[in-house]
Amino acid sequence: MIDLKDLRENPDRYRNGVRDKCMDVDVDRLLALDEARRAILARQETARAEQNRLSKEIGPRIGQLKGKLKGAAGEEKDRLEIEIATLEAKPAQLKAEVAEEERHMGAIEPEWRALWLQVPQPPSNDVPKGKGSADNIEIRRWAPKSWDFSKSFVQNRGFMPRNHLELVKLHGLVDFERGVKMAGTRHYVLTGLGLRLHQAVLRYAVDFMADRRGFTPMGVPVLVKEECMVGTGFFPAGREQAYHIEESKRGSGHDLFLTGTGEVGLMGLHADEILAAEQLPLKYCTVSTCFRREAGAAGRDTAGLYRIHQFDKVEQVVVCKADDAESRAWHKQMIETVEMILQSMGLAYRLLQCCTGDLGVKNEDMIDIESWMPGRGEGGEFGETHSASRLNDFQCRRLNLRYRDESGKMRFAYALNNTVAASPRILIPLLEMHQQEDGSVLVPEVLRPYMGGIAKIG
RNA sequence: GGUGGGGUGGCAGAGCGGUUGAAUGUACCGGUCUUGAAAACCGGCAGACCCGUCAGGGUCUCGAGGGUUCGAAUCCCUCCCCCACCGCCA
Repeated sequence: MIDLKDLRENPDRYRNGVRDKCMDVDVDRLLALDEARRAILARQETARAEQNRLSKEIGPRIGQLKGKLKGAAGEEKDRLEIEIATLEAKPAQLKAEVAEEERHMGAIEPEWRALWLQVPQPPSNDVPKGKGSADNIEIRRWAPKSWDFSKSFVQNRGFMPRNHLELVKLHGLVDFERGVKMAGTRHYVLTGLGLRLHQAVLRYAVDFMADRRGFTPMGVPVLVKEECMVGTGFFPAGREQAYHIEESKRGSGHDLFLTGTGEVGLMGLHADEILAAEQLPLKYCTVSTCFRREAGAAGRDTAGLYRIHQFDKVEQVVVCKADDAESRAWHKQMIETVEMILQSMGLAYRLLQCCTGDLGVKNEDMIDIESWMPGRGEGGEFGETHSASRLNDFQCRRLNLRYRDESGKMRFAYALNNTVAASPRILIPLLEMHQQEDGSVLVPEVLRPYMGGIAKIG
C-alpha cells in the first residue's frame, strides 16, 4: 500500500511506477476520488464539530427543561414543549447533513479503497526498465569447478543426461500417477528416498538459517484470514492464485485461505504492532507447505516437479528500519545466503536482475536466482528456484507494522524476503546435476547427515 | 459442540447516558536531588485522518458493525475474539 500523501505530492512517481511495471491501474482516478473524499470529509467534519459544540451548549438546557416538563401543566407545559422542540430542531438538521455526507462517502469509498490497494510500489530507480521476464538482466553466474557453462552436459560429464522425470522413476522417488489419482493434476507423492531427500534439503536450509545466519525459525499458520493475505500484499491481485476455504458458508467464522508462501505467516506475525527500534531487524525463517492454484498457467510445465500445487519451502524475511541503505544491505546478505547454500550443494546458478515489468505489486526490486537444470528444455535450461525482493514500506504499511525510531517518531518498517530452498523444485537440479552415468545420483555431502548418511541414490 | 465469564490506553484497572480520549497505578521519557544509582518529588506520555505556510484548529477510535438519543465507553441488536469448565479428539 502506498502513501497517499506522497501520491498527492508526487503523482508522476506512481503514474510512472504503474507504467514501468506494465500494470493497468488508474492513478488519476484514485487522485480524483481522493480529492472528492477529502472534500466530503471536510464538510462532514464541520457539521459534526457544530453538532458537538451545540450538544454541549444546549444539551444540559434540554435536560433541565425536560425535568421541569414533568411537573408542569397547562400553558406552562405547552411553553416548555415548544422551547424543547426549538432547541432540538437545530441538531436534527445537522444530523441530516452528516447523514447526507455519509451517503456520499459510501458512494465513493469502496472504489477509492480498492484502487488504493492496487497502486503498486514504484520500482527503485536503478531497476532496469522492461516488459517482462524476457527483459531481465543476468548479473552473474556460478558453477562448481566440475561444470563449464559453455559446454553441454555431454561435454562436461561424458554421457547423456536423464531428466528428473526419468531419474525419479528409476529410483522410485516420486509417484505422479497416484498423486493425480488422489488430488488431480499437478499433484504427486514423494516416496521413500524421494521424501527423505526433500526433507534433507529443508532441514539443511532451516539449520543453515538458524545456526549460520542467526535467523529465528518459526512455525506459522498456512491457513490464514483474508486480512493477512491483503496485508501481505498478495490480495487482491493474487486472489486467483490462492485456495479458498469457505468456512463462512458453514454458518459462522470467517473464510480462510491457504498461503502460497511462508512469507505470509512470517510477515503477518507483527501486523498492527508497534515495535521498538531495538527490536529491529527481525530475522525470521520458516518451513511451510505452500499451496498455489497456478491459475493461468494451464499447459505450462505440466510434467514433473517444476510447477505443482503443493510444495514445501524454507523462506526468509527481514523487517528492518525504514532505511534504503540498510534494506539494500539485507537484500545482498539474503542473496549471499542462498548462494552459499546452492554452492554447498554443488548446484550451478545465475542471478537475474528482474526488470520493472517482471516485478509484482509489492516490490521495488527483485533478484531471481535460477538454477541450471540439465534436463529442462533442449539441452538444459535455467529454472527459477529463488526470488529475493525488497519491498520498501509497501508491505508494512498494509500490515500496519510500525516502529518508533530513535526520535520517537512512528515509522513503517521496511521488509524483504527471499526463498531459502523450495522443494521439490530444487530436487530437479539436485538430481540432474548429480546424476552419474549409470543413473545413480550422488547426494551432496551437506545433505548426507539428513539422509541417514546415504551418499548415493541407486 | 455445551455452559459460564470477559473484551477500555504499553501493561494493570476504574468508569456504566452529558463537563471522559478516558480516573488511578505501573512502565516509559525529561528534569530536580545524588559522587553514581535507587528512592522521593516535578513535568511529559495514544493513534489515524482532515484543514492550515506557521501557530493552531477539527473529526474519528473504549473488540467489529448497526441502532436508540439533542448527546453513547456507558442502553439495545448482530457478529467476532479471548478465558474457564464440561464433552469429543490428532
